[in-house]
Amino acid sequence: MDESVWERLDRPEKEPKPGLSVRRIVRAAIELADADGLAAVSMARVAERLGFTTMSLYRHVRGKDELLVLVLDTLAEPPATLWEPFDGWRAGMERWCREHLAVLLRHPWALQIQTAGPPTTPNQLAWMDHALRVLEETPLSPGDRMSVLLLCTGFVVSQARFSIEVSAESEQAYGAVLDELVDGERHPALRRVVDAGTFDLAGAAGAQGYDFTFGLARLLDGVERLVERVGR
Amino acid sequence: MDESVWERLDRPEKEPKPGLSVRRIVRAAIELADADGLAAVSMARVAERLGFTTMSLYRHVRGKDELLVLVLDTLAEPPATLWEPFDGWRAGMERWCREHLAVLLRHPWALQIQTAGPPTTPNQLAWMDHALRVLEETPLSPGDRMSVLLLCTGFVVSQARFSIEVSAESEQAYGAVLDELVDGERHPALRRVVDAGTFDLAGAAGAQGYDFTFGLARLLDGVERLVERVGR
DNA sequence: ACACTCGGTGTATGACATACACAATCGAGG
DNA sequence: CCTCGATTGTGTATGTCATACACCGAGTGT
Repeated sequence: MDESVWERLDRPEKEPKPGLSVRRIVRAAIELADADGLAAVSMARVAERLGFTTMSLYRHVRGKDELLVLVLDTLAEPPATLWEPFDGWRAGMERWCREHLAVLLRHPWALQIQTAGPPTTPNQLAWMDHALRVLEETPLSPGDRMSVLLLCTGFVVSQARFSIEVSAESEQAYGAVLDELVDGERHPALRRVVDAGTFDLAGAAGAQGYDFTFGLARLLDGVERLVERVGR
Repeated sequence: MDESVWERLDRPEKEPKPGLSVRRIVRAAIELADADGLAAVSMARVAERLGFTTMSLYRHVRGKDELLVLVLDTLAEPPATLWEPFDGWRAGMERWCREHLAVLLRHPWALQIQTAGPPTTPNQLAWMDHALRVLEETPLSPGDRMSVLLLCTGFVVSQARFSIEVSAESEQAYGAVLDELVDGERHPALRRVVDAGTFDLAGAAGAQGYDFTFGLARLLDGVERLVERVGR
């Protein structure tokens, strides 16, 4: 087995040499995606941006799949504020979720990258570890702590995905689309929700994070109920 | 504006004529993906399987993107059991989530299809409507009902995604991978969870749906707390 | 008999990932 | 200092992909 990708990533710590490096390639890919979306990231374009030929990239990265995993991990760098002390598990998890969401929303295209398995990259593990550390403040069993973590990540990712999709709805707002599409005969309950003006304020200031705050409160309430039951 | 895709989908109700149809194309795409994964679905291969040329598909479908949306909607056909009467909102939502999960797990590749916006296809709307109908049993406002729906879909999709990813971990089980990767110095809390044997039973009978059941219980507990508070 | 549309075809183009053979450069051991 | 092998960058080539475009035959309404 040859050297891990992760070691290759961090190798040239100091004294930046000329020429390619894994880190430089990853940076270029990120810049490209930030500018023109994930579809703009092709091996050819990344190489061009760096002033090298397409094939040169393959000396540093096994293939495009690996490059994208590296990109994902690079973006998943936990912010420094995450490590600040927290006041009780609930506040800790709430901050964890919010920080996580912020990271996901900073590069919306990142959620389109297909991952072939569950999280295993260094920074992903760091996020997991931090959440589990917070959850050690609860009396929950290790298995349940893991389940809560899974629940929270899933929630954050789903919210991020949804909010990105909604803002990507190119021409019309989601509310307008639904208003046009939803037939009161076939979908009465949905019709009533649309008619209630639920979507009218979507995108307006304040409404931005409403769903997130709402969902997070419900989620942590549910966990809290369990904590209380187990706790004593 | 010409005819909607959805009308084209349902057109040749009876008396199947020879030649292509949207429905036949969609079926072929699904069969291909079931057999060899989503990557195996190319316009060329779909056409070949039907005994026509690649370009003939474009007479019925605007492009590959549209085809995949049609596939997605076809798979999202709600099961008949969904419409059976339910006993209270909690039982109703629980069934909704479980049915939803079952649908997602039936064609694991479907979650890889990239959607360009929030749900708008007929069958997706039908699922939404059903959940909202169930939630009308609660005293929640339309906006909150929508938020709860969002929370539940997100949960189900995340769980499905995770369980697919875990079982796709080709060589080793997730637990084994983590055991090897997690360093007690850098990730102490995660290390403790791994050491507790949390993942040893993953994949074993019974453990299959544990996370789902656990998460669902927490989620609905959280909603219930809100319902109780608003209710009176 | 005619024009028109619909459904199917064949050919062509440009983007893409990547295999493979080659070349230049550089560091270590003689 | 010389040489050899590894490292790194290059050029060419292949196969796959989505899809634009021009064509064509069969049926249909006038």
